[in-house]
Amino acid sequence: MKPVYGLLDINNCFVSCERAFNPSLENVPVLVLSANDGCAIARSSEVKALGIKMGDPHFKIARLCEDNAVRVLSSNFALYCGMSMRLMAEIQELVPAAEQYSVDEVFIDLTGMPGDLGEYCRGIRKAIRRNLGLPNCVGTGPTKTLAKLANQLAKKSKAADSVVDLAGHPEWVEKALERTSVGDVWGIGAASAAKLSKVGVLTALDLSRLDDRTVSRLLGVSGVRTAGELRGVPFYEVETQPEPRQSCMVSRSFGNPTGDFEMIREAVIVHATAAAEKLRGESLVAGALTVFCETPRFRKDLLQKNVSAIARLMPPTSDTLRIVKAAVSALKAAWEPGPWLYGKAGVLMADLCLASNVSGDLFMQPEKKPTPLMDAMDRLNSRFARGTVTLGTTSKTSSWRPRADNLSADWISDWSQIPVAVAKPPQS
DNA sequence: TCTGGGGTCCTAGGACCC
DNA sequence: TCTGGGGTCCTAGGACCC
Repeated sequence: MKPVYGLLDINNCFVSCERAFNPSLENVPVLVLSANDGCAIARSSEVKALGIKMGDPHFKIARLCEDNAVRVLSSNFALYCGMSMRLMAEIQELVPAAEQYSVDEVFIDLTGMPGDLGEYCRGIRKAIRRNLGLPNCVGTGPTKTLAKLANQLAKKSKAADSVVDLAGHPEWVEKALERTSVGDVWGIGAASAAKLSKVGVLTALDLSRLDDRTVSRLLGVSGVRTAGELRGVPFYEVETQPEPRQSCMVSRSFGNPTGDFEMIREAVIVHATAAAEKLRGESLVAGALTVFCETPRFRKDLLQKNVSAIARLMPPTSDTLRIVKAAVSALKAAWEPGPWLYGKAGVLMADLCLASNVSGDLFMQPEKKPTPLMDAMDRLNSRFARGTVTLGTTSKTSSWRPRADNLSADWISDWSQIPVAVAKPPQS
């Protein structure tokens, strides 16, 4: 049976999550900034119309936002991740097989679905809209790459009514490829698009017609796969059982760059604690970690310095106490004081594997599960709110803490911040 | 003054081995 | 002048994704 792939994604995801809980944001320009209120990462259609681009630094567009009464929000990842989990739960009720591809995108397997595929997809998107309050689009195709391309067209075209069904309409594919710039194809970034344009390949259709030898020479094996997928030959499948990840990073830019070791030590402890929590949440353990500190990379006028050091964790662990201890000693090893000021620090957990898969030997007893202390910490933090129980004392106001000047409430992850709905009796 | 955070895969080149 | 030919493994860097 011929495989059929679908891709559903949330329109302007972070903006839509904010709007779902705050109706005053409907029909006005809304912009969500990255961590540290650094740059634009989600834009409502009104903000896109102002010419504000993805990744534009806030300080360069602040005036434009002010002049146009743009509602500028800090990013609230607790909210977006919570909504993303609800999205997955909803989709799994609606379709037999789904793969979460990113925080706002889900691939679905529509192979063998009877009836009109387009109508079926409209039903899915309406259910998501109704149950979560999140506007979304769906594209289908004989490959993931074509489903993704169809989804982009569904977003652009008003006539499509948020669904483009290329799988059910093979006769539309050529037109769809022709209308898509090669740089907008999933897997073709700026560097590849530039190489392709030199040989006259400007659209997805051009790429699909290029011979494999040329594609391979220009883009390597990944390019050959992408070109094949554009021709309708599936290479990627819907992965319903994702492989456990190989690495896990927690890092943040500082609100204010600093050269103070104690300040950075505190940041590293907070990040290492978060990283350990993430590992336990996925039943993983790490065999090594890297701690790094960087100076602000865009400030070419300032002295640049990147330092890092690795610590081995034997036996592999997810224990906050051991991970924090290792991270602090790695930081000491990496530390280079100087006239420069560090602007960012982070912890990268590596050599990950499932805790249940670690085997011991004569000299090493593996850690098969978190200690009762870790277990208790996780349960308290998940039941009440993130950060209810932490290691040692850290200040919520330290100058390394990232800026977040316009943060919305933790509407769905903190009991004390749940919005109150008031039902008024009908007017007589 | 001011530019995010977190991932994956591929490739080239060096180290090392026989 | 002129010094083999393959393997494997590891790492760093690039490219891509959201």
